[in-house]
Amino acid sequence: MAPQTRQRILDCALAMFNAQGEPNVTTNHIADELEISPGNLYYHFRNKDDIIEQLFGRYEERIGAAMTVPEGRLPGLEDIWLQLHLVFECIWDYRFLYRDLIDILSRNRRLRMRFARILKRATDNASSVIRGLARAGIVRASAAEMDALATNILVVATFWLNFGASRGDQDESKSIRLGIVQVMMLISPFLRDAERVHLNTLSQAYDD
Amino acid sequence: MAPQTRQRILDCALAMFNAQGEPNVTTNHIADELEISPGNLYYHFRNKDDIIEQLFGRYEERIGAAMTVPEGRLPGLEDIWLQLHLVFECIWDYRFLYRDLIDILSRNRRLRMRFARILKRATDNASSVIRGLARAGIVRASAAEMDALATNILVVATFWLNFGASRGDQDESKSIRLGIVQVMMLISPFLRDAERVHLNTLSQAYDD
DNA sequence: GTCTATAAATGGATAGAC
DNA sequence: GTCTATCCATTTATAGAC
Repeated sequence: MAPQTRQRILDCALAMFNAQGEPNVTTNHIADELEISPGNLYYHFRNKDDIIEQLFGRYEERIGAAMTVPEGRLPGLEDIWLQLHLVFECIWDYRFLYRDLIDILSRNRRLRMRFARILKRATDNASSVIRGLARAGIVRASAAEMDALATNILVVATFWLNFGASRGDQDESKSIRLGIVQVMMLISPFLRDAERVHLNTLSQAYDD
Repeated sequence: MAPQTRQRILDCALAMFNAQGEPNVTTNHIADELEISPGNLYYHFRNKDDIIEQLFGRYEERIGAAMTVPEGRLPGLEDIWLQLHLVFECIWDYRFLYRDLIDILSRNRRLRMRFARILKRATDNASSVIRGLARAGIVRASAAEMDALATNILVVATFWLNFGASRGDQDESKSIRLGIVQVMMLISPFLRDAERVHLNTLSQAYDD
């Protein structure tokens, strides 16, 4: 009953971090919740930061998988919807990281570099998809606008959950869908009329 | 030499919170820095949260002053530039609040409500200015797009500094200007051609 | 691998003298 | 108003038995 103790600790830590916020969860809380001793927890992990780093590794792999540009063809709007779903669901599953992002990164140089790398890759990925949409004739924008758009997509995606929390949103179950729509509405004004009208209609349906 | 001790504590706390992050500054650190005793600090403030609440009061007043719609005339783009400068400079001066926003709000119900109220007012203010620009014929957008735009302006303004930090931006002195441009670029695609081209040119000048 | 016990350090906060 | 002294609670982390 416990060769998987290491994994149970990680799973429990993730759940508690997400529920209560990483700064409010101590190693003792995690041990208590799992009904194991603090000593046992420290047998498996050097310290709290070690646990966070392992969870970050999982996150890194998952978000990396969500960043792909269609191969051998131009992207369409449906590709964007799908990709946003993957990204937002990953962010949701590791939301503790985003909740206290700056504080967590400030304590760990390695994580700081790894997260910066992810943001860079994500921005490049967004840029690439946007240029694909432009080549497909679906969007029309200047180079400066496409750069700004890619960055703004990243800002909104990264901090949407925090925005919802700071504005006092009650229904957390809606936040992913609302976030996706919010990002799509960043793209809306650059679309051809047909897609633009369609999206505006859709956005109201997604809102309910 | 100290009827203004209370103010000195607030000033020092603000500077240290901004420099090191609120979670990393204790009441003892503040007392040390001011070369007063912890007991003295606790004579002036009930606890650390009390200090934060007072600083929040200052912030609230300042950000409130930045939210005004021009009276008796329609707004132009210059009004937006000015207002964004006021808002971003206020955010910069109280950046500790934004750095650990969710954690700070989670610990204090009153602050949570007050910040939600500010965000609400700011979004209404943005909406109102955007509708003014539409009435002036400067922007063209659907109702859904104007709502989404107002929200996205708030998201980007609120979390721009955090985005810069998480992506590893080195030169903090540029962050305000870059943030303002980034918000303007949210508006860009809705502008008439003349203003839109002008803004795209400007955005490169601001970038240097 | 896991537990008990506990050290060591920190942070928040107060009592009481001056 | 300010200081000294100190307490209490929490948190991280380790030693050593089982």
